[in-house]
Parts: sequence; structure tokens; C-alpha cells
Amino acid sequence: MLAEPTRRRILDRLRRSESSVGELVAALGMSQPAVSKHLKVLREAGLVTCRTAAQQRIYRIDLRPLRAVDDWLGPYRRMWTDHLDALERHLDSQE
Amino acid sequence: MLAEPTRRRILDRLRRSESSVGELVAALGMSQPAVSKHLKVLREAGLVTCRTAAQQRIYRIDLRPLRAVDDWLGPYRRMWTDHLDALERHLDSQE
DNA sequence: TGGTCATATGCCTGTCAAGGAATGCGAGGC
DNA sequence: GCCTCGCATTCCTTGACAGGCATATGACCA
Repeated sequence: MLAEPTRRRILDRLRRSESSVGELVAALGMSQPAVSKHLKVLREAGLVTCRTAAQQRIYRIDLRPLRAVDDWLGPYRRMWTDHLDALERHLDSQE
Repeated sequence: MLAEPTRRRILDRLRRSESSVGELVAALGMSQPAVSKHLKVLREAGLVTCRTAAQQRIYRIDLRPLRAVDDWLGPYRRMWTDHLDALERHLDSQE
């Protein structure tokens, strides 16, 4: 999901402000179908929501699924805040 | 990278303790070549280091690359800690 | 209702990655 | 020196996915 650079770019842009599909197409310099497909993936992953405004679809980011990523990262973050310095010293010493 | 469930399982296991390839094979119930290939990917990504102990290769996690993930997540985390409640209220209201 | 605009979907192709089977390779034990 | 063990690498097949083009859908306007 976040492995796709294009999708991260979409999220980074939607993080600043919601956008229509056309705006994203212009910003990404990609074909419109490609953008729509990425948006579909993001939609099904729950990372974005969309509302219909006239003929446009306005996409907006939904942060909640990212908390799962943050939760997964939690134990690791604890490790490096606790022991990173010691680990670095260890790794440097064995190079 | 982290999109692969198998690799996340490997990391989750190495987070608790370093392991040899054989231990990982047994823990994951996968073929040995498959595990070695995933370890190669993780090695080239800098997420694990390995040392040679007798005939075994002992793999150990390296947390430093995960800080990049954490950094990428930073702006989003700020958003939800600041505004998640408001966003949830907004989304609920428009369902 | 016919036409147009904004978006979604289907079809096609190229690319890439995962997994298994077989094999190569270095370290130890006899 | 040979054989075995632990792991890495190669080859192969299969499946997933990105991107483009063409086309469908759906909302609005004349």
C-alpha cells in the first residue's frame, strides 16, 4: 500500500488539502486512469474518503488506518529510544 | 519492504531475539531458500545484520532504517494527535 | 434529449517479486 | 581428503500490479 511511491505522493498532497481527481492528475503528471486506480486502492484501504461535489469527486485523507502502522511501529520505537545508542556503539565496534 | 507479511514476521521475531536461519525456517514454516531470500532483502535494506557463528549465520535486527518510516509518519501523527477527534466527528456526521 | 465534462472501469502488456526444487559453497567432523 | 550440515544462489513458474488506451457511467447544461 504505502510501498507505492505514487500513493505516498497522493497522501502527502491530501495531507495538506483535499483535492479533486483532476487536481491530483495535474500535480502528479500521470494519466487520469492511473490516478483513479490508485485512489480506488486507497479508498478500499480506508486511507481516503471521497464526496461528490457537482461533477467532481473531492478526496480527503483519513488518518485512522495510519494509526495501525504507528501501532506496529510502537515496539520498535521503544527499542530505539531505549537502546539505540548502545546498539550503534555495538554495531560500530564490530565493523 | 514492510509490505511483505513474511518479512514483518521475521522482524517481529528478530525483535525479541536474534536467530539463526534454521530457527527462522522452523518458526515460519517456510522453505529455507524462501527465508534466505527474504533475509537478503532485509540485509540489503539495512534492516538486519548477520554474523557468522560456526556454520550458522546469526541474524540480528538493526533499527536505524525504521526511523525513516517513523519520520515519514511524523507529519501524519501530528495531524491525528491534533485533530483526530474533530476529524472523526466530521466523518461520523457525514455518514 | 443530446452533448460535454469529470471520473471510473476493462482490457492489454510489461515488469517485478514470491515460492519451490535443484544446486553451489564454505565450515567442521571423521 | 571426503562427507555432511547450514546457508546462499540459480532457474523456473505463477501471480500480482502498474500504466496506458479505449470505453462506460453519471452529473450537469443547452
